[in-house]
Amino acid sequence: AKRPKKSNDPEQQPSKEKGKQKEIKVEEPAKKPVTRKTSKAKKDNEESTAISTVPTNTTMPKQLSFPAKPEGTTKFASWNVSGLKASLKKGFKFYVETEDPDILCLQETKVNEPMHDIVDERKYKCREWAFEDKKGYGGVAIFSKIEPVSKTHGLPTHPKPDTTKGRIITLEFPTLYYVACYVPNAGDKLVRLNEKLEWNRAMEKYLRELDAKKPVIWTGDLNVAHKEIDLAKPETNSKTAGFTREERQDFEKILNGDENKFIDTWRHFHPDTKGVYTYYSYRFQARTKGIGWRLDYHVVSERLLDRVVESETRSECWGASDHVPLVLLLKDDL
Amino acid sequence: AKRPKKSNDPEQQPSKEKGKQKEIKVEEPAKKPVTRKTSKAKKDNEESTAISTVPTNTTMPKQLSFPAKPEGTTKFASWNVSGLKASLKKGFKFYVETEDPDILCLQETKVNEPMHDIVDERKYKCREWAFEDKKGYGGVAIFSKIEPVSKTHGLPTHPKPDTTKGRIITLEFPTLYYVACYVPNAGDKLVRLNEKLEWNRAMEKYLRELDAKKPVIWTGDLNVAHKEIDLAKPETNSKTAGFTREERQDFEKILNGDENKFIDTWRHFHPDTKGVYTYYSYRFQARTKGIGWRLDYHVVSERLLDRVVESETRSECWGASDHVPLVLLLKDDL
DNA sequence: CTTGATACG
DNA sequence: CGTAGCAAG
Repeated sequence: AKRPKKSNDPEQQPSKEKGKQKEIKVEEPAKKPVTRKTSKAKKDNEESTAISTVPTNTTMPKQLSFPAKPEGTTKFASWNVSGLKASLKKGFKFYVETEDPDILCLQETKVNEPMHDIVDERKYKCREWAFEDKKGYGGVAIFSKIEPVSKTHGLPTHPKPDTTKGRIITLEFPTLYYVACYVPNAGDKLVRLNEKLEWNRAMEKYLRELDAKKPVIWTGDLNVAHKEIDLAKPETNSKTAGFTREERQDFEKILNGDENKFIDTWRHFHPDTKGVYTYYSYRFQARTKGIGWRLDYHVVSERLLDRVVESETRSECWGASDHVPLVLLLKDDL
Repeated sequence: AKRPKKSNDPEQQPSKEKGKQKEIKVEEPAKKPVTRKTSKAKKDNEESTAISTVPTNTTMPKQLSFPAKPEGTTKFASWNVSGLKASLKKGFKFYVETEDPDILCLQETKVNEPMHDIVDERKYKCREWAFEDKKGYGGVAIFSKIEPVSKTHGLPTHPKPDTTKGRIITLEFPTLYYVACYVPNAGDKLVRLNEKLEWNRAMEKYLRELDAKKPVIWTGDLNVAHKEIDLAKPETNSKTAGFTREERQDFEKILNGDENKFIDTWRHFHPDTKGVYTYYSYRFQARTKGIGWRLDYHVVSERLLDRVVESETRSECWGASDHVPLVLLLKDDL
């Protein structure tokens, strides 16, 4: 079932391989001009698709270019923004408007009430926010152009479901469940490893319950690097939150346990790619040194794999968060 | 005994009146070039008097010019820096090196241990730090080119002297006491007014005890605007910390009570000047609107007034703190 | 509005 | 290193 397409190793420069892909350079007027001031026509009825510019206080690139979305596909994006308010000041909107996903989920918004003007509310009619009790922590959000059948907050299989309400939102669509998730961090010196393993048990139970009904997309910051290939320094991190034996085993059990399998889609399409990560610590100049972790995923029920067209990491888009966005392309209606 | 010299009303532009004063433009090589990179002679034996440059993240002027210090005088400077670490990033050193006081006292350093490279330690052999128990609050420091006879921390006359140790340092010199002080704030909604009045009683007692032995210079952020003329909006602040009837009365009692008098030197030299303040809140764009308070003083025992040559407010020097520095010139040896 | 300490990552 | 919320001014 594997059909690796293209690798996006960091050594590959845009100029080299990108010719193979159908691209829309954002500065070309393929649809509309990109970084245009809303000065021209104040109130014409054409939709304003003015794209935000990139602030100066960020290392995020001033230009982003992504492959065009093929006809008949749905584009999902997932991004741990590490504080939505800060991210907004560092190019959040520029990414979102350039990517233009059908469904976007965010983790670590660190807000405790809904914010406005995050996305174009005419496009994303469905906007769902989840908050932690403790202010400034966790928080997930989903923005969807497609109205779901139902929405659920929290992890109902957890012994203390209320403690999970700011970390997980599920959207039900006719053909699948979409589970956007910010899995707890095991903490410095693994002080919260037990709570995390408790979460993992509940998580697996929940995913299997959903999977028994419809196939599942499980996405977000799953806060674990699966294998040695999924982080730059496996040797020195076996006792670090996110790469302990326990966390990796739990993840492995969900993916490849005795029951229905789940597929780490990015790894499926890039089975041997090293050096592509979704998270670079702000500390130690980790990004400059290329010392990262792959903690963010689009995991899907195995039977959904047929519909997965592409699973990518937006490595270029670093600077508005310590994580980069992920994108999944799925064919046929949801 | 009053001998008003010059007013520094804000309307007066430097170009107008400054001609009267003997000036050293910092950019003129009256002594040494000012904003010079230490690139020329790496290790010549002449003292490096390279003056720090002004960072860009501040509204502090890139050029400062002060009257030259007359022969046979001692220059005292006092500055509430509102966080020494932040001030250092916004031009603190540029001011200090341009001013070049003999004795400098700081309030609200907000540090809890001595810092280095604050002043030229070859010049200022005497460096005294005082800290609060609570980190990030209060803190005073004195840097002196002249070695004192003795140094005292805290307000010994206070019922709880230990609570005062991070707010007051006294240097004894042969001819006077120098008391550098950060008087407590009465707090939002005057929640700590009683503690402040308790401080005031102890303060008066302490000053009179010292004054019985030698004349006193009492300086720093005394956290009270004496009269209506000493703040921009007296009408709306009669219940605001720093301008309550109680605080003003206590200050008045120290200055003009039945016992020995103390003189507010700046007001002495500028008896009718309005609109010159030592503090502008960061809130409400107070500086732009000129809405300030005169909270910082050089107060002296009346019998010391003969020796006071000048008492000034460095209004230009705003941006490295929400307070501006004060300067006092005193003639004859300390 | 701005600082600094804090918890968390 | 960076975010957010906090207490204080």
